[in-house]
Amino acid sequence: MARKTGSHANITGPLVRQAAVRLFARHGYAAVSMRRIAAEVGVQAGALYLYTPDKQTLLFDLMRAHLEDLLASWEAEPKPAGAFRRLETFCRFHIRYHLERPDHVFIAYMELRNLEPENFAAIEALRRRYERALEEILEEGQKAGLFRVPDLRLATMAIIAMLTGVNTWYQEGGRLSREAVTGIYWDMVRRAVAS
Amino acid sequence: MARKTGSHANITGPLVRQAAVRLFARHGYAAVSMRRIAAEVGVQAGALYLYTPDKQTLLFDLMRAHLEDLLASWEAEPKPAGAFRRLETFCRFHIRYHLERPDHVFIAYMELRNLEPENFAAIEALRRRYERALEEILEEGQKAGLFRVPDLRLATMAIIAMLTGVNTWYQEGGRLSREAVTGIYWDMVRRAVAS
DNA sequence: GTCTATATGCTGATAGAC
DNA sequence: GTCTATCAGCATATAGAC
Repeated sequence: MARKTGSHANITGPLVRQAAVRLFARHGYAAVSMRRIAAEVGVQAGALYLYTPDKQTLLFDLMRAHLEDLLASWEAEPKPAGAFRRLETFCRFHIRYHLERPDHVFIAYMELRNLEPENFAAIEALRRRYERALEEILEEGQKAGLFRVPDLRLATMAIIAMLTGVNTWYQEGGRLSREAVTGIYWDMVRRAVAS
Repeated sequence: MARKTGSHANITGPLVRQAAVRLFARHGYAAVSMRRIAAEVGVQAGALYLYTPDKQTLLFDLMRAHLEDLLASWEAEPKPAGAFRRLETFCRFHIRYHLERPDHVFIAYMELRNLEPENFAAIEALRRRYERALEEILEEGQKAGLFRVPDLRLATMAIIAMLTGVNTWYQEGGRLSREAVTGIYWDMVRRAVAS
């Protein structure tokens, strides 16, 4: 891990964030010291403060970057016509995106309580924007008479919790492929909302 | 908070566990010091070690007690005949039980990573027993031709994630009563598995 | 049963040399 | 850009008085 003195500004920054994500996800924000992050990167603790003003901002920036990337990725996703196809697109996107970034997802859910109030509000606002994307699909299907959803907000939260739950048990190389899992979950969601 | 010197063995123990649950849920195990728990109870930090050998055991005992109580409560629940009624009973029980103990539930999910390997294994075994209870209901309905569940394990995990998710957003005195929320969730679960 | 005092060590963050 | 050295504070856990 030891690193010689020298100029590495362009690579050390990303390495710091990478190490922080890994360690925060494994052990939790409060349990990880700046020294440990530094050791993982191969620098001394003091050097971290070239890349973040403090530990709290490091956490906040990780969470914000994750949610902004989630929103941008969803907005970049091709949107087919029809509520069923849109909902299927959302379900497949959500599972795929979340399974690809388990550490970021874990942090974004588990470390909310370690954010200072101002930072917490900013993260929650981003999350709400994402939830609203699903809610709009459900609303569209409802209006078209394709879905029967007694409460849009509840159905939104139920579906997101169900889909995100895959991250808690899915193991690469396990009994089922991502594609198989995604198909089964989409089937359950479809039946849960179809009229 | 100050407490006079004296004999309080029978009440201080429960107060310690109560304070620990509250603080661990709010701030996280790693972020809460023994001093802070002691202050909440109204004793000095050293006195806590009369009630737990160390902080790790305190966490483990809280989680184990929670899961054992969950299992015992489910086993004590009256079991109606028929897979649909049994599934409805499970859904209503799960939401009710979890909404009544949000702090315990939060800890049981969020602090797994702060358990030492041996303790982690014990907690996971208890959780699996609870999941198995739902899986057996789904299996029964599947065999009776009432449910159409492509994969028992996936459906189990999906339903539990969905139901537990209520805890993340439900607020007492909000737009919907517990009863209304439970009814809507049961409806979604029913439609997701019915054949 | 609870207190005070203390050991040993780690924490986040900064200052200044190179 | 990174290092070493350091500050002031808090951590868990224990010892011994009352």
